Amino acid sequence: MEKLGSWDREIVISELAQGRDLANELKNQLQPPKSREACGLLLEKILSSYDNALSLLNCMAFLGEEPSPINGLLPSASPTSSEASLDHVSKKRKTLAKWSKQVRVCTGTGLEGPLDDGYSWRKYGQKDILGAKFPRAYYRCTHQKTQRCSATKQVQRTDVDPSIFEVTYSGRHSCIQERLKQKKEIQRHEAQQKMITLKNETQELDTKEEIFPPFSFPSTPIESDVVGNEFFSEPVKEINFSAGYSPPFLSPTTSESYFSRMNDIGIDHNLQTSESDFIEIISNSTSVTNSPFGDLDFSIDPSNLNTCFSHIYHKGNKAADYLANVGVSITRYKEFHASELPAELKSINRLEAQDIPYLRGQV
DNA sequence: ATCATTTGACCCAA
DNA sequence: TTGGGTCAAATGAT
Repeated sequence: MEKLGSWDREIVISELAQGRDLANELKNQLQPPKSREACGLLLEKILSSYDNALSLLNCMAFLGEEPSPINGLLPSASPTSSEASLDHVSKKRKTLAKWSKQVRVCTGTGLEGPLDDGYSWRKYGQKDILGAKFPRAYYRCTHQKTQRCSATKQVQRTDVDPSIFEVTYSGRHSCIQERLKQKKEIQRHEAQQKMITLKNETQELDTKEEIFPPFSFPSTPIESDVVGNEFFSEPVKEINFSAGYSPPFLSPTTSESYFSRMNDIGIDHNLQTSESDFIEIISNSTSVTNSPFGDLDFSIDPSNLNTCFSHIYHKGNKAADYLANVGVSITRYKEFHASELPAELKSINRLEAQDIPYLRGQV
C-alpha cells in the first residue's frame, strides 16, 4: 500500500505555506485596500493552494489504510474503498486510485481555471452524462504514449454552480513533468528555508553596516569575504534537464538564488508576485526572449519597485554589486519614479556593474 | 506537417 | 440493455 512519500510531504507543506503567504499578502492588500481584481486573484490562488494540499492529503488517506475524506473533498464513488483495498479481483483489470476536487473558475482573470493544474493534458473524449446538465470531458496525460504515463482526469461542470468544476483524477503521473514539478516544489520549500536563514544573516549585515556605512569600499577582508562568498559565489546546484525539456535562460539555481538574495536584502514583503510565480514566468518566457529578465520587470508593481530599489540602493556596496550581477532592468522603475531615481541611474535602462559608482573602476 | 480537439462508434461492466 | 469510458477518424489550429 502506498505510503506518504517525502516529496508528497514537501508539496503539502509547500502548498500550505504558500496559502499562508498569499493570505498574508491579501491582508496587506486590504490595508490600504487595492483593486477588487487583485484581491479576487489572490483569493483564487489561496483557494487553489489549499485545494491542492487537501487533494494530496485526501489522496494519501484514500490510498492508505483509512480512507477518510477531508473537508470539502469527495472520494470517488468508484472504486469503493473496499474494492481498492482488496486484491481478490485478480482477473479484473486493476482499478486505479481516484480522487476528486472541486475547482472554482475565476472568470475575467484570463485564467483557464480548472484546466490549468500544472500538467499538460490531452482531451480524448466527451460524454453527456445522464441527469447532468453539462457534459463530462475526459483527459489523459499528454505523455501517455511517449512515457507510459497513466494519469487521467475527468472534468465536469457542476449542476448547482456552473462556476465550479469537479475534477476527478485517476492514476499517478509517472512522466517527466511530474518529476520536474516535484523537484520544483521541493526547491521552493528549500528556498523558503533558505530565505529564513538569509534573513537572519541580513540582520547581522545590517548591524555591520552601522559600522561600515553604505557606499564605502570594502575595507576589511571579512567584508570582502561576505560579498564574494555569501552573495555571489554560492555553490551551483546540479539540475538535470531531461530530453525534451529546454532549460530556461537562467538556470533554476540562478533564479532561486536571485530571490533568496532579494529576500536577503529585505524586500520580500514588497514583491507583489510570489517567488514561485517568478520562476514560472522565467521558465515560460524562454521562447519569447533571450534577454535575462526580459519581461520580468512588468511583473513587479512599480510602487513596490520604488521601495525595492531605494532599499537596495541605499543598502550600499553589497546590494549594488549584487544588482549589477543580476542585471536588473530598471526601465519600469524609471517610468514611474524618474524624479526619485539616483542620478547615476537616470541615463541607463539596465543596471550594470559600470553603473554602480563603487564598482565603476573595477570593470 | 504535426499536434490537439471533436464526435460518433464501439466496448464492457452492471 | 444501458450508461459511462475509450477509440479513432475527421477536423481544426499552429
